[in-house]
Order: sequence, then C-alpha cells, then structure tokens
Amino acid sequence: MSDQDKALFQFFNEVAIINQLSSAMFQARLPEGMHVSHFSVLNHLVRLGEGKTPLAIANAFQVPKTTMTHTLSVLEKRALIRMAPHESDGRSKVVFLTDAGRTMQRDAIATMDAPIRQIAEDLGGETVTELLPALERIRAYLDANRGL
Amino acid sequence: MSDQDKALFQFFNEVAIINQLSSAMFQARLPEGMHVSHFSVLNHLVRLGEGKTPLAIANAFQVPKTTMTHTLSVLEKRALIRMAPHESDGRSKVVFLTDAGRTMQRDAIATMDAPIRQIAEDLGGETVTELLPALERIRAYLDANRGL
DNA sequence: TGCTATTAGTTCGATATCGCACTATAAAGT
DNA sequence: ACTTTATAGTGCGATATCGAACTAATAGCA
Repeated sequence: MSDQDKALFQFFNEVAIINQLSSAMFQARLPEGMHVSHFSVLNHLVRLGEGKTPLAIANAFQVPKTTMTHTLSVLEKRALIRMAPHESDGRSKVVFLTDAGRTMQRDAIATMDAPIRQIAEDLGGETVTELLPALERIRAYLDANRGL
Repeated sequence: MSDQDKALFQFFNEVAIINQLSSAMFQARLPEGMHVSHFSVLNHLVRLGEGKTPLAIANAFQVPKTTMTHTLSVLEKRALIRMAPHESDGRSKVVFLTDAGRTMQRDAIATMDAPIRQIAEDLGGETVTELLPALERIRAYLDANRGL
C-alpha cells in the first residue's frame, strides 16, 4: 500500500473520529429524546427551505431512504414536521415544519450557540473555513463515485 | 450566528457526509456480515499492535465503552479475536487477534485496495495529505474539550 | 488497615440504522 | 395504448449504538 493510500485511510479515520466527537457534543446539548439525526433534518428544512421530499432529504445527508422514513416518522409523531402529498407526483410526499418544529430548531440552535462559538474561537475560524473547499470537493467526488 | 460559526457548522456537516459516504463504500466491500466497526477494530489491532484493553480501543475510536463491548463480543464469537485477562489489573482484559482475524483483515484490505488506490489517485494524494495535520489538530482539540 | 472514590467491563433496554422485499405511481420504449 | 422499467415510499427483521445502572477490582487517603 502506497503512502497516498495510507494517507487516505488516515483521512477517513480522522473524519470518522471528528464526526463521532462532534455528534456526541451536539447530542449532549440537545433536549431529551432528540437525536442528532432529528435535529439535522429540522435544521436542514429551516436552512434550505421546506417542501422537500423525503428522498431529497435522504440524499442531502447521504443516508438510505429507509433511514429517512424512520427519522421523519419520529418527527411527525412528535408533531415537529408535517407531511403532505406531493402536488404533481403521486408517489411522493413533501415535508413541512410545524410551529413546534421551528421552535424546537431555534431552541436547539440556541443551546449550541455557546459551545460552537467557543470552538470556532479556539480553533481559529480561518482554519475551518480554509478546509471547507477541499472537503466539499472530496464529498462531491465520493458522491459521484459511489460505485467504487 | 457569525460567519465563523456557520463555517463550523458546515464543516461538521461535510465531515458527517464524508464519513457517511466512506463508511458506505467500505461497507459495500466488506465480506458478508462484516460491519465497518468490526473491520476498524481488526485493522486497529494490526496497525497499532495487539494486547490493547477494550477501553483503550474504545478511546481510540472515541466510542462509548458499551459499544466496544458489543463489537468485541461479536468479533470474539466469530473467533477473529481472543480476549485474555490483564496481567496486572484484575478489572481489565487484553485483546489479541487470532489467525482467522489476521486473515480476515488482510482479505478485507485486499478488497479495498483497488477503490482506495483509485480514490487516492483521483483526488490527488497531496490534497488529502495536506488536510491531515489540520484534521488531527481539530480532533485533538475536540477530544480535549468534550465538556463543551 | 479500613473507608471512599475511581475505573474496567458488562447487562439491559431503548432507539437508530440499514438491507431486502414490497406496493404504488410514473416514465420510457414499442 | 401497452408493456417494461425506474422511482418514491413503506414494512419488517437484523444489528449497531448508546445511556443508565450494576459488579468487581483498584487506587487514594485517613
């Protein structure tokens, strides 16, 4: 195995650990019973707009659609989102936030505010910002090459 | 929320998606019934040496120790690892690979060889290598500041 | 030594994740 | 229009993940 290959393994390894740590950190801040995956969906809808289909959301997070079905069903059961039939496609649905969902998202963001600010400050904002383009490129590449 | 904070959110988001994609990619290559978490542990033992304690391995991956108990029990049941009592600490155990475990790890690595090489080539090895120091720094920071 | 606090690991229960198989609808090809 | 293929979503079963509470053993300290 070449050095490049080893570096790639190491890269994936670091990514996995950072993901683990950041998820745990978010998790600890979220209200009782609220999983990171739930928050992520609420946040996605707030940031990128409502009316998305379940599949579109699943694709955004690159998780299997069955996983998203589950996540959405939990959110709907808790009345944080509302699902409506798709206007032009009978197979599909569209997802909307409820007022409770919006409130929940705002509250969750609020509890993360302090630690996020702390982390951003400690790490130096530029560092992370500088990494973003490369990460986006890698993400796009992996996304486009699932077959490998 | 400042731009720095937003960038940090985005960073964690990209990391989560890359992790998702890379895990899925590994998963697809692994032999039937072999989860990424199983492979990671085997690989860890091969690369960093056997005789580690379960807790040490859990810490290496930053997962809760209960998760590692589960993972190790599966590996042991499949005779890919062997657990022995710790020599000097009666509370603890130490983990060793079996021949089957070593073979499994080697085979798994072999199936990943082609795609890994392909990815490393396509992305340009330097790119990933250049990211590593920053990622390691971030990981170390997050690790040292779990309390946030 | 004896008491207390800490640490390693497990058990248990709840939930998340995900692959497979299925239904319903839509799109494409003839 | 009709048949075939693809797509959106769900139900289900298997397994992974993880927090809380527990046991056993060690370390710290009076």
